[in-house]
Amino acid sequence: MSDNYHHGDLRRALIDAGIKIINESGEAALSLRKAAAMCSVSHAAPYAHFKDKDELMEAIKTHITEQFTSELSAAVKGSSDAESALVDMGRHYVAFFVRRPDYFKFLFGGQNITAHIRFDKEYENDYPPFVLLKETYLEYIQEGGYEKTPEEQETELLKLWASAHGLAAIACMSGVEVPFDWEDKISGDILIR
Amino acid sequence: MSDNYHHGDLRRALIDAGIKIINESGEAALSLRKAAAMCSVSHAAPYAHFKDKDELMEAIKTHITEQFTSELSAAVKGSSDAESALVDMGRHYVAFFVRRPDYFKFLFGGQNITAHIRFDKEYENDYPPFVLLKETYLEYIQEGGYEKTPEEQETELLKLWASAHGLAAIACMSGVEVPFDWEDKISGDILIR
DNA sequence: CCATCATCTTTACATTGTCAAGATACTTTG
DNA sequence: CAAAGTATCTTGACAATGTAAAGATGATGG
Repeated sequence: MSDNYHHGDLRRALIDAGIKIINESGEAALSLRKAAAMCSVSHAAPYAHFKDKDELMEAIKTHITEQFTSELSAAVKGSSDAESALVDMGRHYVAFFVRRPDYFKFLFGGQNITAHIRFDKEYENDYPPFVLLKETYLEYIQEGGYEKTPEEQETELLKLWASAHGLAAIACMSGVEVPFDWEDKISGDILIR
Repeated sequence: MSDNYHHGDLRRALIDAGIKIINESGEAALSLRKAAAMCSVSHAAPYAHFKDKDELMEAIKTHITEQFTSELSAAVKGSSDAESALVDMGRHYVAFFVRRPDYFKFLFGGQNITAHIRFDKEYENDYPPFVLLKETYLEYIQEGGYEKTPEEQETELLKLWASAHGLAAIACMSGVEVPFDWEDKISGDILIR
């Protein structure tokens, strides 16, 4: 394989390059041409793998979301009971983004968030972190033997999610140096009580 | 005043044009040159009023935030007691953005949100909507004669804000046609209980 | 009236997204 | 295995955009 003609896995390399740019210089600095240059390919090479810049950004978002979900998943698995799993999950939800505010801005900032976060009244939502939250919540309900109508469950779930997500949003967009014990001090109280 | 040389109030006209572009075509379509064209001035004319594109966007954000704050303020004034004022405020907080999701994306989406939303551990925050929330909350505390430590107050305030803001974020970024009774059904339960 | 300043225009340039045409390697098929 | 086809990559081009520089135009104060 001639070394500089066919790149090994350009698609993956472009995603990595994009993530690196976002981490180092923020979303505004992300350009197709720069990512291509970092992979030592011509400026039009990305078009063999992505229809346009949006498609690269979608791929990056999917990648980050997988990382996010797997961290949440690990947090849940480490908990003894479902209630503490819920709290741990909220804690890690916020912590993940507090540690990487640029990820939050990139994931939920831009225009095309459609594919990554959904909630409608039919209660349908395949956003992986939400699916995980829902599962954990249902275990929590079952474990505690609580009697809740579907409406109550939906409301409570949304509340949990909105609290964590809103907290992350406020933290990531505040422009303030967030002290790292911030979430430890607060999220436990807020997310469940 | 020669009609097309010195524009009457170009600064204001550019802000209006920018808002119109955002409303009609989203933030991605906002360009200095397009805004200038809508004001029938040359593409470099905006530089007499704004240092760069960011400064125009900041001005637009400030303008929208003023509108937002004044709607919240009106909602609070229409309430009988402080507790219902709190609920009404939350309802309007969400409703304002559900009605104008592009505003939410623009205000809290981009990179440079620093000046528009702040929260740090010293409890300092001059973001006007938050100031209003804080005032209303303090009245609510006083009215009910509740005894709360500063820490409890800070936590509760942050919780109120995060709930409303997170709800708005989820609604505006869901890509789902949000039914308009959505906030009526939910926010009251979530924001205070 | 003149100098100064704010406002606006014209020109120019670099960056970027995107397209088109062609070259090169890999894959499939006859 | 050779021919045909496909995926991948290059080069070249273009339009949109942000921005800087230099100059023109009108207002304003001494």
